Amino acid sequence: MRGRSYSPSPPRGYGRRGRSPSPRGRHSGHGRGDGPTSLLVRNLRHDCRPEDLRRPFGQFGTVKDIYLPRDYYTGQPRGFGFVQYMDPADAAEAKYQMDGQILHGRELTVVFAEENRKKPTEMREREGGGSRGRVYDRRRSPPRYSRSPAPRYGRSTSHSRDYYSPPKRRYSRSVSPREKRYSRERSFSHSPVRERSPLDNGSRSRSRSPVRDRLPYGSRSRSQSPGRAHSPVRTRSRNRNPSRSRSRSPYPVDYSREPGKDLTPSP
DNA sequence: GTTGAGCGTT
Repeated sequence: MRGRSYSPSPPRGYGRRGRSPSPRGRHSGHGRGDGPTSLLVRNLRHDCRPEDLRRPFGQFGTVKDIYLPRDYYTGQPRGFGFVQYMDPADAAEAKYQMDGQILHGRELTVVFAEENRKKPTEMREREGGGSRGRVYDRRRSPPRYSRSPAPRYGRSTSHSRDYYSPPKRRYSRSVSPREKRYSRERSFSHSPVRERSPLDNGSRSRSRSPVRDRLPYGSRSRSQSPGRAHSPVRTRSRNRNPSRSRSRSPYPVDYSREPGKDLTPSP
């Protein structure tokens, strides 16, 4: 059936559908009032990667950034992505040209992005304490999602290194590795939301955050201060007093020590 | 220094 489906003009009109009355209202981020540089690409394949978009989209200009958001919990791609250009003209061109194009067998829908990217903090409210979060009365029943913040493979959190590093090499000259000290690779676990809400009363309330305080993985950075991370932790130091652990034993060993305490707590 | 849980996903 497919072969001559000459869609002269794809069903356009998604961009302005009651969403934003003023198309050129304010695309903050450029201060110059010119058009937006970010495009929202919809209908992406769930297997699509930023790299796949860069080629077709790079034809119209220099692509500044590409990002494909995914679900925080499941880690599944959401089926859309953002392509940001350096020049708004390129973005417009790309939108016009790429809108309706078929990538990987899917018709792409390209529209201008609102550039209203959400911050992690905001995102949290969306499911952690926002209007919708209310539904998840933590004492009622936990959400279906796995408490794990998506099985991040350890990459793509490093910003411009693993997640998608455009060959942004300066043709100035090979920067000597010595010249610039490598930024310490702080592989921060990126624990989402570590701030506590004032409503929580300071009482350790970790139930709010999607990830438990318990580390699902290596569990190496437990609670030790970063300063003494290398300090020889004597974990088993607690074992030096065996009799202490017996205090919970059915037999009151302390009977000799605490005569005043009977083992029969009369209710 | 910006933000990688970025809006419009089946």
